[in-house]
Amino acid sequence: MNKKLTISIQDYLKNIYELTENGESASTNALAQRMKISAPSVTGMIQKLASSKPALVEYQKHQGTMLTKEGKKAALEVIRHHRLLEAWLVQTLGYSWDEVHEEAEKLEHVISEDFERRIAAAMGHPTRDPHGELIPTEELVMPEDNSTPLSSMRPSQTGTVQCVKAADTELLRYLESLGLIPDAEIEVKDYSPFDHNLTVKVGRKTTVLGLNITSKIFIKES
Amino acid sequence: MNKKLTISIQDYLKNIYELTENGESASTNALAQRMKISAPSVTGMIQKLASSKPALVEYQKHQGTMLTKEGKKAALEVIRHHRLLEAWLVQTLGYSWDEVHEEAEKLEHVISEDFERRIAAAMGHPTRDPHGELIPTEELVMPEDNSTPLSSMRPSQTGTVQCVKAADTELLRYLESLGLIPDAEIEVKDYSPFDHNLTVKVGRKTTVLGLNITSKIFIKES
DNA sequence: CCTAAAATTTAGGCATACCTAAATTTTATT
DNA sequence: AATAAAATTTAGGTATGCCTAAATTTTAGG
Repeated sequence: MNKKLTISIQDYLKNIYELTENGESASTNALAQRMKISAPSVTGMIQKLASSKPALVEYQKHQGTMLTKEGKKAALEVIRHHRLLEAWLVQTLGYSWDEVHEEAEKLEHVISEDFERRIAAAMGHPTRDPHGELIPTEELVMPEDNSTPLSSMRPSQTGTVQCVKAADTELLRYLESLGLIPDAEIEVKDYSPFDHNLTVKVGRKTTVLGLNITSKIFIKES
Repeated sequence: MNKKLTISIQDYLKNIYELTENGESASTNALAQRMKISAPSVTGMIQKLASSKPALVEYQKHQGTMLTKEGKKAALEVIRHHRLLEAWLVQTLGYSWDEVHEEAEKLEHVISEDFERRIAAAMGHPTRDPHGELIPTEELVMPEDNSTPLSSMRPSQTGTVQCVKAADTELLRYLESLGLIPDAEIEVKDYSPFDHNLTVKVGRKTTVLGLNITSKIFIKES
């Protein structure tokens, strides 16, 4: 029943998963932009994925796409690979959290299930990757996420950084220099309603962060 | 100057390297058989590799193919990746020597130079992989090999196993069960000229080995 | 509610890398 | 040296996955 999926298809599924995590369907354009390919290419592939057996996505013309149960499993497999690899590259080869993404992006498509099991076991079956993102279980279930985007927090609220959803090297280095890494304790000091800037105390430093940053940092409130 | 080579091209170059190690050019059929693809496919690709800039192979119709200096470098890069990966999978993830080949075969094409450097350093820059095969240096030079095929040894000659040139899981398991692994000490006890069988003492066991095995085991004579 | 802009899809093409069938060249045998 | 066999190449075709240009559908503003 499980055919081998091409690298390209794995990439589509992963990106559709990430775009539809909020519950809304993924638009052709959004996918095209995210994957840096043309919109017609996306339309073509989505039609193919929708008409394959078993169908990997649901699709109605002009109405975006969602993963089927099958598609979601395949996407979670790729995401599990990616996040395990990131954790493992950091733990065993000394990569820093801003360097791992690209390498994991290539390896995720070619490792065997055996390899996946071995690195998971070697690390003691971690639940989060170096950015704090949840790793789908071996049964391909994504654990519940109970964090709040920093952008939705307001003065006097406190918590610890759970996860940073970013792949951009520069941004990650900047955040690290601020101490904004998983497990860091933070307190929101000020909110400025017009530009959505938040003044946040991280450890003993205090920084002002714009929405493009605060929307990518997820906090476990305390 | 260095274009990125496709996985397919990397595979051709690696296989041409291995077929031409003896100094003779690689025939279309030999390549096709080794790579499990049709002869016309090989002809097509070789013509492409010969007319690319820089040319990666030398080729005259009906006369087989050899790597150019450029092609050889690219082949050694892939082989270095493969052998480092094998060593590393065995050392850090507990793979056995008969399991690593397939995994390395896929990973060799996608790892970065950074990854290559990191695993080499993590292992202390090994010179041989788990089968005892030489690992090309970082400068992409294949070290000198001073071993003799076991098949060319005769009674009373002794030495230590340096390398086993085989990828077949079953064969490798069998050889391991006989103790025929790198560094094993051996002594040739008997030679039977008609079937080319060799009687070999390995440790305290003695075994009779056929040519299809003895031609794949390489010995450092003592 | 109607039209312009934006989003999406259709149409037609290209590169890669494989295939089979047929033609050609090389080689090996008598 | 002729010819049969083997090796190789040419010819023509397929699937994947991308592209641009043009057509169509949806959406949003006046």
